[in-house]
Amino acid sequence: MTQPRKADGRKARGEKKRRAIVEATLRVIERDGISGVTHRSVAREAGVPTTAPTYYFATLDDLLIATLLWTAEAVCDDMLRIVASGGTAREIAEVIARSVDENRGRTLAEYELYLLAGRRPELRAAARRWLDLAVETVRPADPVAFRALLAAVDGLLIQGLIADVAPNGDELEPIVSFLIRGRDEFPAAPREQ
Amino acid sequence: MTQPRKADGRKARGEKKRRAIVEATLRVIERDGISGVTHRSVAREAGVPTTAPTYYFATLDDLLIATLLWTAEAVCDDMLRIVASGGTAREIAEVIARSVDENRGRTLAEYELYLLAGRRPELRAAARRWLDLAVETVRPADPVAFRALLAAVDGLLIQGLIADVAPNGDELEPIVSFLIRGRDEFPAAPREQ
DNA sequence: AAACTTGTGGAACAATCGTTCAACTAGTTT
DNA sequence: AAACTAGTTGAACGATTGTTCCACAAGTTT
Repeated sequence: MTQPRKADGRKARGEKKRRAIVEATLRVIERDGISGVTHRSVAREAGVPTTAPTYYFATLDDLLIATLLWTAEAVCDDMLRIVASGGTAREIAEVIARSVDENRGRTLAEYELYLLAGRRPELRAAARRWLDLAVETVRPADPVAFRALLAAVDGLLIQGLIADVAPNGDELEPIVSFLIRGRDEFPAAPREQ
Repeated sequence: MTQPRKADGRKARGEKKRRAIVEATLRVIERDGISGVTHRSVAREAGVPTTAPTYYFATLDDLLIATLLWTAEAVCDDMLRIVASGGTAREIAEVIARSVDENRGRTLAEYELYLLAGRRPELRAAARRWLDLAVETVRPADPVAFRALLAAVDGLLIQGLIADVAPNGDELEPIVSFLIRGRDEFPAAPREQ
């Protein structure tokens, strides 16, 4: 047979380990920031030998890039879920509140990677994928208002990260409501004419 | 005499050098990011011996903290100047456009320090001083709308940093206008009753 | 001028870093 | 089973790091 005898062959395990290393990297960034990412710290976090990250990623930079790409995907998934479930002001406010409280570390990591994209042109498309995806998915009737909303979400998140006490959904909801302007969900676009 | 003989005495020069080191640190962050900040890189940039930064700042961390505090002050000054000069949508849009184009490096540095504050509670007050100052200065009639504006400014800046081509004032102005809602300047607060 | 404080800067320390290397195991193909 | 390939690992490399130390120069006070 040319098929692998074991379902969990060499290749599959390799791919799994690769992802485990990326996940460990994200955890390190959540805990210590990008500056805390070293081959050794990632290896320790992932429970693999020191040389494993080097084996799977040519350089430390490649590892960070892979982590950003993976994180960007996750952000897009989250965003799509919000839109799919209606995208009311209340919901958006709650997501922001959770992002700066329970998921604070994760959000900090996301923004550190976001800024990394500011210095690496090849990462920018991935970093702003959620923005493009939001526009494509919602097809807003008022693009200007929608862009204002997307910008404000970023601002509320980053400002929430440096607040003494994280804002809760009740405080955030009026602001989001103001941005959605009377409607209680994303303004849907007119169908293609 | 107990007065120093020279106007430019030891203490004055020390203070000057201290500030030169902080300024050099900011330049390093603009160029290479926070991860590029080392005693040696800062010393090289400032044109002082390797041990000078250590002499003036107990630790590398202290140096970063001093740099953030200094930068935060500069941001506040900029913000006050915008408000003083009217704060029209056009003006705000232009400032954002310049921040992500000519002053791109500086803006990147500011946000890296911003995020640093997310991990250091003692820095948060300084990092969000411009926000508090904006509210105090403008005394907005509609606080919710104003907070939305401030959040959107942050978002437009950070999104501008990861754009393939930096947005210009013409593209940004409609968004800022939308946030100011018909008025062409910050809504002034009613005088104290 | 003597005593002091502050600033200056080279040498050197241990620690940690990214990365390379070579030996090795385990899975896959022929 | 022999040949091959992908994955695994510890040891070790040179480079760089933050920081300390100490001898000394400059400025200030008594």
